[in-house]
Amino acid sequence: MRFSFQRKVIRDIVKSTKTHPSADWIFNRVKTIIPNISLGTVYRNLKYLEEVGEISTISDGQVKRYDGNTKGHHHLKCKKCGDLIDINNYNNIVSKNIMDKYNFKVEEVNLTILGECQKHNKTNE
Amino acid sequence: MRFSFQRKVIRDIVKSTKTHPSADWIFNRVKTIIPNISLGTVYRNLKYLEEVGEISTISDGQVKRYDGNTKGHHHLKCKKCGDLIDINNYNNIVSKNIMDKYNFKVEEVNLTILGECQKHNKTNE
DNA sequence: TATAGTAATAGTAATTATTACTATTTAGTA
DNA sequence: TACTAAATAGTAATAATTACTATTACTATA
Repeated sequence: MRFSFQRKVIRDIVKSTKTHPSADWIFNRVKTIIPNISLGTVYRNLKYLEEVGEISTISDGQVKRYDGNTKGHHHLKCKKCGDLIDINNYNNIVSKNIMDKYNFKVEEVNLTILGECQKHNKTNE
Repeated sequence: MRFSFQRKVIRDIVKSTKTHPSADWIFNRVKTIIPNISLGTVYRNLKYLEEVGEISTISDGQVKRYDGNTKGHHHLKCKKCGDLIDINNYNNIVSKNIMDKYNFKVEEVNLTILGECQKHNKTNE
């Protein structure tokens, strides 16, 4: 596996944040380190890093988001601020029995729960 | 609520299929009934119908998909053919207790399970 | 029935995220 | 050090969706 400097920087940035960034956010971050990085390079490497399992992606509306945490986990998405919050230890929610009913080989579970996060949990609004 | 002929046709088409169609598929379907329908009209009405709760949307990769079934239900998505299969009676999977842990007001649960559907469940491949 | 006012439409242009293309550069190896 | 495949920068293309605008179609009321 070839590992260019660009690829390394992109990987490190995705790995070092829990904000589930978009490609554009990552692009701007990388630019502070490699000012003439190409947006295509960012996309190509994000796709590559996903393919080799270094990072994972979340399909959030029209925009793809990237996640350095590849361990099976799910998200709470706040309808007010758009934040994605990780929830772990939640892998048993999908029962094998139910899956058998549909004769469906489960490979990946994507659960997103929409609602409001604690930041908006005030009585005065 | 005004209900133009265009809006009615669009709604009926979404309501009468279980294929979770894209806007483009719907547009082509509507064209067989209203040949000079505008794509913008289709998008505007789909957005409107979602807002008033007549239909719901699924964010499937880059493309938005529409669903006439607004009752809480989830999907199995086949990685091979892209089909979305409905799964019902699966609403208790999200335990209120766990949600309390995150102080998060749950409004909507989106669960998508990726894998292979029964069509590819052959021994000779 | 005529009319005013609002909402919806067709058609087109703009936007946005992502991918494709290509000449050039780079990294890893013989 | 030289070779070769892979990666890059920069730009153009694509595709889904939204915005814009002049025109048309309802609806209610005088």
